[in-house]
Parts: sequence; structure tokens; C-alpha cells
Amino acid sequence: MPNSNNKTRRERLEEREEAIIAAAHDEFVESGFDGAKIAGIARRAGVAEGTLYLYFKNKSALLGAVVGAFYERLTAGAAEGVARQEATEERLAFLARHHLHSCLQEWAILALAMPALYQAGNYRSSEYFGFNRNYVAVFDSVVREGIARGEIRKDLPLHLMRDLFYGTLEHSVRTIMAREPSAPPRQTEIRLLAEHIMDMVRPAYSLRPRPSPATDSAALHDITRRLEDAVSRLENVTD
Amino acid sequence: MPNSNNKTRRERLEEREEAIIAAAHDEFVESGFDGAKIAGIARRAGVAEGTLYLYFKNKSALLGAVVGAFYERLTAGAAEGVARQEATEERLAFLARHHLHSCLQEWAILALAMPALYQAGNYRSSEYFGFNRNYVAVFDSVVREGIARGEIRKDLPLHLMRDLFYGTLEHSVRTIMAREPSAPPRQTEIRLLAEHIMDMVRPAYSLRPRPSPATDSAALHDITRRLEDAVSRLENVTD
DNA sequence: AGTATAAATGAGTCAAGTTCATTTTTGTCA
DNA sequence: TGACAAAAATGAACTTGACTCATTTATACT
Repeated sequence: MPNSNNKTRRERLEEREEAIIAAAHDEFVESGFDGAKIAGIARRAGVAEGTLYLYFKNKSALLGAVVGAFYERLTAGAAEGVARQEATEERLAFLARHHLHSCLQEWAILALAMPALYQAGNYRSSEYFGFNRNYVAVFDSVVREGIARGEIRKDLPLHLMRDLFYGTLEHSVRTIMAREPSAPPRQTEIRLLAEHIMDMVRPAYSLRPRPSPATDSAALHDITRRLEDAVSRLENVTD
Repeated sequence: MPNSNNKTRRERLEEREEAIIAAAHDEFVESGFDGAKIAGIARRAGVAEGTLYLYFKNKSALLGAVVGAFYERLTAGAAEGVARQEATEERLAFLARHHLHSCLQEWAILALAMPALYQAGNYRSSEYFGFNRNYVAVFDSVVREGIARGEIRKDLPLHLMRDLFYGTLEHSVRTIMAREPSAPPRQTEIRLLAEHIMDMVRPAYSLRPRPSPATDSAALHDITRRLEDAVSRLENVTD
């Protein structure tokens, strides 16, 4: 009998791998990296300890797989949401909400991943580097398009705008989790927080609405600029 | 002979404790938390393994002491620098440079401390919470005074301004360390980076120069505000 | 000097990640 | 269908390293 069930060998292996990742996910989330036991993961996955090492090099690789799955969800959600929005402002606001929501929801995973981002020596060569690269690519393209559209200032390196955006978001997530560790991520609170953050990010990026294609919009835009310049000059005088 | 040398018993204990912390510092910086061995720390400090446990409850407490010393340097430097500046703008710029400089300089320690900040469950009760509290108190007082002086917008919660400031700085540090892990923190690069960051933070905070005590400054400030409101309205129309 | 208390020691214990010789399962071919 | 080779799985044994504790050494006080 070449096939006891209707599964090919490859399929059975992948199924098992997924079962192991799921088991590792639960064990890590429940106990943290150090607290998680290989024996526990094996038991949850229904395999022997030795079997784990046929699928993953070691405990860290196991964590890498769990974190990789998280980043996949995170990145896919970000890309989909951005595609649904047209305006740069809305896209950034969505990314902020999505990041807050995902990170609060899966805080435990985030906490597990964090230490790896601080392993200076080999970060660039670690799988985590790739995870992050894919994720921020979504943000990068939004900002690049915003700059091309003339909605965002172009005098700052892109990586700094990234640092401002995700740095602020990450720090906010940490602040929230420190305040109320058992917080259920309330949708309305996330919206409010994201709005506040956008209130800071908007002026930092000099983010302004896209010039409308209407004929006199150019004139409006121009007068806006002139007024702002006047304001700037006045401000300097005030010094 | 009540005293073989001119040291009191208490003094000798504190000396030893400092020697142990210094040894732990070196071992941790060289090998990371997991890589560091109690045996190695004991050897460096010139004591037996068991002795370490008379001074510190466990390996984590040892790390806590090392991180605590780092935060003390960090906080003291911040407070001193702020005291030397008068203007809010200058104070914030200094804090940015100081944070970048310290974190790049002692990146290894920062990386060691980071995981503890993500232990949601017990962060608030951990010693790290206190470290951070003292440190950000410096920033908080600067911003509070800036708000009182009318130089900074007051419509945002303080903790969000903190998140923006330190979140951006931390993310920048990580970006730099990921780019060039062996980077010596160049003074000029730090200044440039801090200026760029201030270019984003300034508008985010609506940070403007302190109104001069001259009589017509109030009028100037008022007209500035009116113009800005007009600009805002125009921007909304443009949408 | 004698003694009680504090401090230090390091061999022994224990937990947990990893390895590997052995066993079981699977797919193929006569 | 039954032998057989390759793949997959197993779990007991090994290893490493944090932590303990019975014993020894140093200190201060009478």
C-alpha cells in the first residue's frame, strides 16, 4: 500500500511541521522563551522530543518559525488595508491602527521577538531582518508615493520617517501594556490613540491633503503656502 | 586586631559587590545574558560561585544591578545637561543627543535590558520600572515647563509625547546598530541625526520659541494663531 | 586567646536542551 | 504480497550550567 491515507508524504510532513509550530506558539505564549520547555512543545504536538529536531535546528529556530508566522499575518494585513485606501493620510492612519491592534493582540509574540532585534552582531543575517524588511516595505511604499504626490516633505531620509512612525507606535504599545497588562485591546481606544499619534506624525511629515485636480485647487494650494510662509516668518520674528 | 586593613566590614562588602557588578557587566557585555556564565563572572570577580549568591539572588538580579548602574549614568547625564540649558528647544535637542550617544555607546547593555521591558506581567513591579521612571522624569519636567511657558502644544497627553520622543530615538538607535553593528558612535553623525529628529519632533510638538517678554509679543502670538487657523481651514477646503 | 557570628567556598544536585543508536513506518519492486 | 532500503520517529543518555548547602575560613567582640 503506497498510501495508507489520502495524504502524500510531503503533505504529512508539512502538516506535522504546522502542528509543531502551533504547539510551540502556545507553549511560548504561555510560558515565554525560557519558560517554554521542549518536552512541553513535543507533548502538545504529539511527537517525541527528538522529532522536533528533525524539523527545527533548535529552540531558537522554533521561535523563529512562530515569529515568522506572526510577521506574515502582520504584513499581509498591512498590505491589504493600504490597498483599500487611496489617500496617504488614510493609509498611514490605517497602518497605525493595524500595528497597534496586532501588537496589542499578540503582545506575547512581540515580546518574544524583541530580543532578537537587539542582537546587533547577527541581526542583519538573521531571519528576523527579512521579516521586518517585508513589513516596513508596505510603509515605505506609502510614504514614497506620498512624497511623489507632493503630500509629504521630502527633506528627510525615509528611514527616519520609519523610525518616527514605528518607534512611536512600539513605544505606545509598551506604555499601554505596562499600564494595564491584562488589557483587552479595545477598538475605540486604539482608534483614539492612533488619531493622537497621527496628530503628531502629520505635522512631523508636513503631511497635507493631496492637491485636488480641480482647476482652482492650485490657487488654493498656493495661497495656503503663502499664508504658511507668512506664519513662519512671523514665528521667527517672535523669537 | 579588629581591622586587618583600614576598611570597615561594610566597606569591604560594598567593594566586593561593586567588583561583582563590574565582572558581571563585562561578562554580560561580552557574551549576552544566556552566553554569560556564573562561573565566568565569579572568576572575573575573583570569588567563588557560591559567593555571588550571597550578594544577588540569581543571574537576573545580577543583570538588574548592571542595568541599574547604566540607568544611573544615563539619568544623571540627562539631568545635568538639561540644567545647563535654558530654552526648551535646546533642552530637548540635548536629551536627544544624550540618549543617542549613551545608547549607541552602551548598546550591549541596552540590548540586555530590553527583554525585561517586555515582560508585561511583572514589569510594573520590576526594578526596571523604577529605572525608567526616574529617567523619563527628566524629559517630563522639560516638557511640562515647555507647556507652561506656552512653547509646546498642550492638547496631547504627556505620555504620548514621551512615546514619540523616546520611541523615535530607540528605533533610530536600532536602525543604526542594524546598519553598522561595529559602528563607533561618531559625534558629528549623532548631532546630525538628532537635528533631523528634532526637525520632526518640533512640528509634532508645535514647539515654537518662547514668547519674548516684550509688550507686543502677545499680539504677535495672537496674529500667528489666527493665521494658522485660517491655514487649517483652507487646507480642509482643499481636500 | 576563645568564641560566636558573618562570610566564603566549591563539590554536589537538578533541570532542561540536544544528540544518537535503535526502532518503526513508508514506498517500491520482484 | 512480501522483502527491503530509505525516511522518519523515538526516548534514553549525555551535557551544560544555574543554583544549593554542608563545611571551612575570617572577623569582631569579650
